[in-house]
Amino acid sequence: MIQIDAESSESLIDQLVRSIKQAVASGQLRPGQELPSARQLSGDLDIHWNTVARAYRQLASEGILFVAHGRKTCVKKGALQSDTPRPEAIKNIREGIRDILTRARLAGVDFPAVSMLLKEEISAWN
Amino acid sequence: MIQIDAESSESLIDQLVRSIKQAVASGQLRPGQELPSARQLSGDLDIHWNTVARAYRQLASEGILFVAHGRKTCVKKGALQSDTPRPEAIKNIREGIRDILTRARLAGVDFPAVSMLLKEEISAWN
DNA sequence: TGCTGTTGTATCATAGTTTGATACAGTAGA
DNA sequence: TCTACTGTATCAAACTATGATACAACAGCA
Repeated sequence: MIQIDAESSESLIDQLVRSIKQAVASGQLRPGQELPSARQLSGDLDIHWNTVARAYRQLASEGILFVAHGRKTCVKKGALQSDTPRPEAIKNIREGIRDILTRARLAGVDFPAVSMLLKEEISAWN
Repeated sequence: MIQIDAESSESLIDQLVRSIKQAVASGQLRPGQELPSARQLSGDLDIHWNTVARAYRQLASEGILFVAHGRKTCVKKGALQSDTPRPEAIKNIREGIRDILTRARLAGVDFPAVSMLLKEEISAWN
């Protein structure tokens, strides 16, 4: 479920953070659910457990995980109930969309195709 | 047109690459058109000119710019005619979309809203 | 043809970041 | 209270990004 690519130029921590966020957002990990301990997960992924611990801490600072000394880490209750979509979030998403349109155009993928991909991903999500 | 944010956690080179790609994809920079020299642009952006030169080289390696020793850098002809959308490009775009959906869900933005933002950005583009 | 100013290239040094190693400390359960 | 498990803190090494600076190719003009 949580995967990383040792060849990627993206840092290990960033990959972990992204991957776990995706698991939470998609419902593979639910609020309250425990995650494997940093040492356990690091063994599966073949990286240092401290790196996993750091990713957990970053996710805690973003309000996604609950992390506490000596206890198991779990998905924070309310990780998904961001009551008020902040204008900043919208701006952030817009930038992501612009980036995708850029990549699409440079790769010769037209915009209707991008719309279709979005529809597909949305239905795959649910 | 080409902008960077000194506060961003994204590296200067990555910001430059992204910004220039966007300018090319959106038609603000057209195939054949000359770019400012690395030293010129670096002056405007208040960074070291070597950093700009490195971004130019990276974009050349991606087939977007034409860069040659002693000559002015310009947008490569054919930067936009990627004849065959490679399956890899589609996969890349899918990943970008998944990332956006993740961010949206965690921020409390629902998927119809994301679709609408995409439509808006597409029409803003043309 | 050769000079001059402009452009990118190459390489080294420094600062900052990421990753790993390892000692520490809190918690839960027997 | 002991033990095995959890995350935390901190230091060191490897890597990366940025800047400094010397170099070399091209273009234009005399």
